[in-house]
Amino acid sequence: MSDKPTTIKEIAKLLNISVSTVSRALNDHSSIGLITKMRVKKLAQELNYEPNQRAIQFLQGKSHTIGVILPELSESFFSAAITGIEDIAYKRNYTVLLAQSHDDADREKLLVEKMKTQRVDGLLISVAKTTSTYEHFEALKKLNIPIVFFDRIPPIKNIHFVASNLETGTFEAVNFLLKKGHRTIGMINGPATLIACAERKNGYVRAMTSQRLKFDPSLVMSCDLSESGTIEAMETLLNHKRKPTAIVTFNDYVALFAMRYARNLGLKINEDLDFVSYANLPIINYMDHTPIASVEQFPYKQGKKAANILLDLLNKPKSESGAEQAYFNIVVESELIIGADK
Amino acid sequence: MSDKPTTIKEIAKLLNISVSTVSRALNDHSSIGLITKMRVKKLAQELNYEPNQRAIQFLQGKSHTIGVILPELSESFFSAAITGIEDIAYKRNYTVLLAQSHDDADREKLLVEKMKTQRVDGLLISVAKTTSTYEHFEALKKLNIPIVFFDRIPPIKNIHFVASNLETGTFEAVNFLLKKGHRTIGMINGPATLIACAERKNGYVRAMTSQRLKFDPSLVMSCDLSESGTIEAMETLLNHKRKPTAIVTFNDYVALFAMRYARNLGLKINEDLDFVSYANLPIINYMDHTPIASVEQFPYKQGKKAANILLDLLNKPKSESGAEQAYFNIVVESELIIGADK
DNA sequence: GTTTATTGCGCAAACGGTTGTGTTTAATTT
DNA sequence: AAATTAAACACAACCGTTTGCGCAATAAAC
Repeated sequence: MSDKPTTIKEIAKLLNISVSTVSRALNDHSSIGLITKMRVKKLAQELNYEPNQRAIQFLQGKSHTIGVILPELSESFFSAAITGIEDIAYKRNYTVLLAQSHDDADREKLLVEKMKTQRVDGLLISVAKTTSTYEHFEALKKLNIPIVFFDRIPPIKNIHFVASNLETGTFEAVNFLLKKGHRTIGMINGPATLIACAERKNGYVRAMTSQRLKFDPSLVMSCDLSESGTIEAMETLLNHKRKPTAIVTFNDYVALFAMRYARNLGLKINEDLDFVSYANLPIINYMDHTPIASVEQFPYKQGKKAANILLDLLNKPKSESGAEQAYFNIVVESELIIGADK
Repeated sequence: MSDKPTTIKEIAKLLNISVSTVSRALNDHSSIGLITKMRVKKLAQELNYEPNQRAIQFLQGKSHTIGVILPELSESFFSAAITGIEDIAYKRNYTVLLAQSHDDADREKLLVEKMKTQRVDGLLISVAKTTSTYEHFEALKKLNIPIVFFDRIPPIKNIHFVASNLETGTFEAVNFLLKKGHRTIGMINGPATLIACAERKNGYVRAMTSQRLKFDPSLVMSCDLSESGTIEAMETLLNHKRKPTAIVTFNDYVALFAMRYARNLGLKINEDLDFVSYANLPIINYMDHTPIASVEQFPYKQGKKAANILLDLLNKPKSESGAEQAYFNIVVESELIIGADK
């Protein structure tokens, strides 16, 4: 039938009234008579009129769209996060422009530029692992396009961000093991360069010392997160003079490698050796051998939180020119989930 | 510094020339003198001018944006698919508007409406499980907004779609088992309502008959895909007078349930009983007991394919009014991957 | 019966670009 | 020197919608 969408002009012409009247009638403006309103609305209905959002966005200088740049959607952490983001955006009548950096700093930079020329109202981003310069973010700031950083936070000042604190969850995890009677607890941590590793270690130390136990650094192994790296760490730990009876692993992948290795040695998982991990894999619940507990980072919740902050920023009354801007630095506490295995 | 983005008008005013000259200068139009071009470009650079895409989109009636509606990003099939879609869109300079239906038909309908008012140039969609009416798609068609359906195809005529054919992969899977010496092969299929189930069954039947083996319908179980349903199916199969030596499961979840059940009975996985499944879970590679082979559906590839088709449709010369429109019905053959376990 | 509100609607500008059609100036041709 | 032409730029319309302002008609007030 119709080729192009109906416009307000056509309605005006058909009714022999002006476009402004049609516009106001459709928006229930008080200065339009009831009869006219009715006529306009009836015709609009018949013609399947829908306002051209692009035109409105252009006119108002607002796109009602937020950009989201994530490293990799196939990582379940991020796909859970985008779901949270999208749910909030949908609820608050915003639209989501999605892009993935694939952990490539250059591509990320291009994507940020693109978001700028697309005139998104705000940006939500988890930066690529390789990103080391941050001027492209400054450009957005100058245009008053707010950015909320998310999970992977760049080391720059005066930014909004939402991140999880793994220290708390780790503390709970180690504490849980201690309460269960363990006294020698190993940890397979990640490469020292990651901030997240320090958080894990801090939680470990705090839990141990809070129980007046001495912290033994040789029980915390660093690991490149590969299977061979995990096995090495396991070998060291299991040959330790104080052989651990429980192990906290950096993530579910490491946990799987470690458990497999332990099983091959004839150890019974969660009998001879207890495992606690960090939740990245939804599938872990379906598996045969799972950690007895898991530190949950709530990516869905974090996504929702970040999106809400961004949308709040977009809708807050204009910051008075003199006033200091407040920055949202939200830390979502991680939490120990016991018996994640169904 | 600057509050609003630089516009072409400001440049014009600063240089005392008209906006049209600025526009043409920036676009290297032939009718603009070299000196003027240089002056304009230099100033544009200094002011960080970037054309307002929203304005251009509005003017040209094209948004250079495609809408993507998927049921659930946390399903790895879809997160892989969106990655393929996004990669192609990025490469071809399109932008992706993302939304999830959460398998809710009503929400999906609203999302389709929203895509329409947002004036996306085209739509890519995998319909919700509960979707049973299809008028909302017709509305887009009337506006010449092409739709490419993807993976979950609605039963309507004259549409473009990309889907995988599980018949092929299943044929290969069963054939593989037959070549391995198996003669009694069980299948735990899904609910009969799904088209995908028929494809699986057909592949199974074709493989058996192609080897001149009789097809025994009682070896193909229907199942609701839950753990208890899987167990029931396993009980029936293992108590069958012709006890299967290999089992093809509907998906990786069912495989996990089935393997767990078998192990609890003391059966050795892939020794006493071989398993073949369909790849949905990337994580399966990390696990201890995995199927010996897996039917891959290439969601990433499917996503790329679907996106390419949609963008081709958008960029093809206008269909002559008289000409019959051709519909893309692309079937991506599934494929058996042997030894998926690392 | 004139003035004053009130109601109902139209006019036109604006958002930021693109593009077809003048218009001016200078160079070239004859 | 007059006529033609090409080069370089300006003018203005346009995309669809909103919105401030003005204007007419009717009703109310005195």
